[in-house]
Amino acid sequence: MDKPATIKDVAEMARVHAATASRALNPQTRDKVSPRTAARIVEAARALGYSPNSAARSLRTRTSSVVGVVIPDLRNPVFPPIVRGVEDALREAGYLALLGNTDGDAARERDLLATMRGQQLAGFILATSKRDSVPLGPDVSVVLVNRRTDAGDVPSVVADSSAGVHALVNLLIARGHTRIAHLAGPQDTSTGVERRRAFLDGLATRGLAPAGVEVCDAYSEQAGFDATHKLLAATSATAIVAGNDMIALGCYGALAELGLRCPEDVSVTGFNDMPFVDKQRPALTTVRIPHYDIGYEAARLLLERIATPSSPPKRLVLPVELIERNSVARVPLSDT
Amino acid sequence: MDKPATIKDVAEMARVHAATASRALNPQTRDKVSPRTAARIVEAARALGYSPNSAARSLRTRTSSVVGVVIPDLRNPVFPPIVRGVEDALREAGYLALLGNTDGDAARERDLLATMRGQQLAGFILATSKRDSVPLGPDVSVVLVNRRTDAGDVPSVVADSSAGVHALVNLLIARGHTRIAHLAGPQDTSTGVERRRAFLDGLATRGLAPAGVEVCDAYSEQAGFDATHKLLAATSATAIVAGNDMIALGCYGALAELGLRCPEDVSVTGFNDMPFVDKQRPALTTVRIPHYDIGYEAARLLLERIATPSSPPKRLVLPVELIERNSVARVPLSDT
DNA sequence: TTGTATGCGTTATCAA
DNA sequence: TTGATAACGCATACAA
Repeated sequence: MDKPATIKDVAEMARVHAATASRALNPQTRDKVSPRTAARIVEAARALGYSPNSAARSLRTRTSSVVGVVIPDLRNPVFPPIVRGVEDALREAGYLALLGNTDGDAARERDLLATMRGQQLAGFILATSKRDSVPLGPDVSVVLVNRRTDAGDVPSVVADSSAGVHALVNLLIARGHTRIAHLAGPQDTSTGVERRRAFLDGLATRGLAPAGVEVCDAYSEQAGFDATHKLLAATSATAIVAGNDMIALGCYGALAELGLRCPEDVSVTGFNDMPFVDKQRPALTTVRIPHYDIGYEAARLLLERIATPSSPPKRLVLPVELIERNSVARVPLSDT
Repeated sequence: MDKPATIKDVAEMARVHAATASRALNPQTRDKVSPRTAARIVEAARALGYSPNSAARSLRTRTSSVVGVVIPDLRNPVFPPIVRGVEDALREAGYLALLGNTDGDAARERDLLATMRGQQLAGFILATSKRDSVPLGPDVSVVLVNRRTDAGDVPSVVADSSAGVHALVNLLIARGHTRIAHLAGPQDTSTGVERRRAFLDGLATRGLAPAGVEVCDAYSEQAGFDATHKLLAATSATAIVAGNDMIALGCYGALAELGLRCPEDVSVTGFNDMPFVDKQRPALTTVRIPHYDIGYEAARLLLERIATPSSPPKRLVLPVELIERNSVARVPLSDT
C-alpha cells in the first residue's frame, strides 16, 4: 500500500478537476454536479479506495467529525453502555468518539478538555458528575449526560431519578415499611441531590418522616459500607433506599457484619440495575436506567446541536423502570 | 472568546517569523533557536493562550497524536479496564484515544478502520478477537491486545492463558478430580484455542484424559448454558473448566436447572475474574488477568513502535493469578 | 455544470 | 540563528 489516494488522484482518474470531485464526493454539494460525472467520480473514488484526509478537511472547514466524550472512569459499570450508545449514534452519522477519563479530578478534566480543544472537535459529551458549570466556552457544542447545570442552558440527557426513587419508596410503603432510611450519594453530584430530594418528597407526600439519611462520600461499595454502619448506629430502620447499586452492595456487607439479614430484617434497594446485581444474594431490587439510550440520545442531541447551533437547548429526561427482585420483604410483624 | 491564536500571532508578538516560532515551540527543534528568543516566543504563546492547530499540524506532518482503539464491545466487562489502561498510558505521552466498537463484525471493523484511517492516526490498538491477520497495512503501527497473529510479526500483549489453565487444572487434580471437562471458548479466538490446548496439555501431563470438551459459540452466559447441557448429556464430570467467567455463569445456571449443586456435585472454574464474580453463589474460583496492565503495556508498546517503527515486534505475555474461591470442592467420595 | 484560484495553520527545506 | 517560501489535501468564492 503506497500513499493513500487524494482527491486529486480521484479527479485525475475521472478526468475532472479536483474541485468537481470534491463537490461530487460531498453529499452537501452533490447536486451541483451532473449525475453522469458524479457517478464517474464516485466510481473512481471507490476504485482507488479514496478516503478523505480529515486533517485537510478540518483545516479548511474548522471543524471535524470527531466528538470528545469525557467521563470520570470507564471502569464504573454505568459508563460502558452509555459510551457504547454514544458511539453507535455517532457512527451512524459518520462521527468518531474521542474518549477521556477524568477520575472526577477537576485539574485532569481541565487538562483533558484543553488537549481535546486543540483537535477541532465538533462537540463534547460530558458525563462528569460534578454540578458546577460547564468548563467550555459558548462557542462549542456540548451535551451533558447524567447531570445538568443549574441554569439549564445546556442540553442534557438524564434518567428520571425522581420517578425512580418515588417508585422505590412507594414499593416499600406498600410492603408495610414506615421506618425507611436513605443512603444518599455524594451531594456534589446532581443524581445525589435529586435522589435525596425525591426520597424526602416521596416520604412526605405519604405522610412519613425519614428514619434517617446518611450521605456517602462516593458512589462506592466502601462508602456504602461505612455509611450503613453510621446510619444504623444512630437509628433503626426496616428499609434502606441506597443512592445506587454500589452503595447498596456496601450496605449488604455492613448488614451481614451486623448480623442483620436482608431482606428478612432490613430491606434494601439500589439504583441503576448494574450488570450482575440480579445475581447477588439477595437479588437486588433496584431501578433500571436506560444507559445505552441515554448515551444514544445524548449523541443525537449533540449532532442536532452541531447541525443547528441556534436550536434551543433540550433537556431530555428518560423514563426508568422499577425492577423488583428479592431484597425487599414485607415489613417484619414485630416491627409494626 | 474570538478566534484562537495562531502561530503567526505568537510570532508577531515575539517579533520573529512564524517559522522561528514553530521551531521554538516544538521540543524537537527547540535547540535550533537561541535561548533568548525562544523564551520570548514561549512567553508570547503563553500570553496568547496559544494552542497549536492539530489539523494543520497533521496535514503537514502526516501524523497525529491520536490512536485508534478498536474493540468488539465496550459492554463486555473485560474491556473497560483495558481501555482505561490504554488511555492512561496514552495521555501520559500526550496522546488521545479514538474508540470504536465492532461487535466482532468483520464488515463493521473494516468500515471503522477505513474511517479511522482517514484521520491520520498515529497507530492502532486492536482488541478484536478474531485470529485472522491484521487488516491494516505494514505502514501503520499496530499493537494487538488479547490475541496474536499466527505469524508473530505484530507486537501484542496477552495474558498467560496457558499458565492460568494449568493452575486451574492442577488445583482440580489436587482436589481429587479426575473426570474434568472443558467448556471451550469460540475457536476463532486465540484465547479460545489457547485455553483449550492448555486444558488438554495440562490433563495429559498429569496422565488424565478429558471427561469431555464442548465448544461454545460465544463468550456468553447463554452459550455456556447451552454447552453445559450438551456436555452433561454426553458425559458426566465432577469438574468443569469454563472458557471464561461468562461461560462459567451460564454453567451455573444449567447446573441449577439440572438439579446439580455447585460445588458439591460439580466444581466449576472461570477465567478473567470479572467484577462481581466474587459475589456469585458460589463465589467463582477463577484466574485473574491484569486487564488494566494489558491495556497500559499495549499503549506503551505502541508508543515505542511509533517512535521507532523499525524496532522488533515485541510479544508481551503478562502473568495471571489463580483466585481460589468457593466453586471448587474436593471430589465427592462417591465418585472416587 | 465545471474549472480556476486561494487559503486554512503548520512545518520542512533552503537560503541568508 | 533566523527568515522566506512552499506544500500538505481539501473546500469554496468566483469566473467561465
